[in-house]
Amino acid sequence: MRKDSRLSRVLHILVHLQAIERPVTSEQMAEMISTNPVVVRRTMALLRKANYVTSTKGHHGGWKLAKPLADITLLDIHHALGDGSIFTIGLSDEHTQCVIEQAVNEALNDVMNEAEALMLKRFGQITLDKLGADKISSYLKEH
Amino acid sequence: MRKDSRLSRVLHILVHLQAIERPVTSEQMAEMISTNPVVVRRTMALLRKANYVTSTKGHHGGWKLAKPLADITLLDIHHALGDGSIFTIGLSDEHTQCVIEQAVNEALNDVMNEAEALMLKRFGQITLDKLGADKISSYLKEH
DNA sequence: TTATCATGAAACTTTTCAAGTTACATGTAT
DNA sequence: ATACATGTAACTTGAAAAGTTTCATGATAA
Repeated sequence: MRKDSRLSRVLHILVHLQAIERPVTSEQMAEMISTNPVVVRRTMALLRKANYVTSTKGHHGGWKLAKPLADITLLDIHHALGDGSIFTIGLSDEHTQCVIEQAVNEALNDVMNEAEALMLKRFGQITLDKLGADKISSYLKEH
Repeated sequence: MRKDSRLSRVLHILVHLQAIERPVTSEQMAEMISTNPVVVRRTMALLRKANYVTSTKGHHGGWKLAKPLADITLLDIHHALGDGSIFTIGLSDEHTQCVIEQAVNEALNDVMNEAEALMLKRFGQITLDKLGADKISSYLKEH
């Protein structure tokens, strides 16, 4: 099953964005995550729609943060990418009238909902400026 | 991304298995979950390997539980199906030497590990005989 | 022993969606 | 005008479960 690495990749980009401060092009971001500019624009467009970044065309154009990383949580970005299911586990739905299927799915659903709630809660507690702030600040001093 | 519905489907089958008590063929199980016998055998073979079911060939052959449902947890079955990742969220690994990527992935990994641990803990607390026992027992009385 | 039933398993095709790609239109600064 | 950068549509690719086809193997029944 193919993984959705958009969250990881776009967070990587956003932290770089703040470090650089100038507008960054899709081309440059594509290099950061080893892909091509169209893939970057597709994902960044979702963040723009949610007002976390802005984009400008033409010379010296590119992408900028619309607000400080301290004002954005992992949950915000997760939501901006669309609230797809986070689990690879799916429920069967061939016999929705079967009480056994209902019972099985209810049990699985309860557990998955609890795990997802915990995960989203943690995401909501982490602002992007906290992402390895220690490591990164010491790294940036050297460059 | 295609969901993995093997857990849901095989639990459905196991509860039916105990209710029926006689050996059940792959053909019959396939009808229970609206698929074909080969798909069933493929998944059931994993459970046999872990000694939760047995299979016999020939006339009156089929599949039987190797132990009571009360002795099997959701976690047992989850493990038997192979410990694949339960999350659709993947981590980028294009620049493992980049401190920003490291920091992002570490944060995501911490949260996912915590959520997975909770999920597996809950799975370990649920034995298969508890799957909707109330609903199912009242249903079986009527049939 | 022969026919039938059932599993075992190899070798495919299909499905799904993020990811990747190609191509071109639109807008902006020099 | 020209070069640069985004915007977007329309496609192809990749990976893993699911589905399918086919045949071998073993066990029961007649």
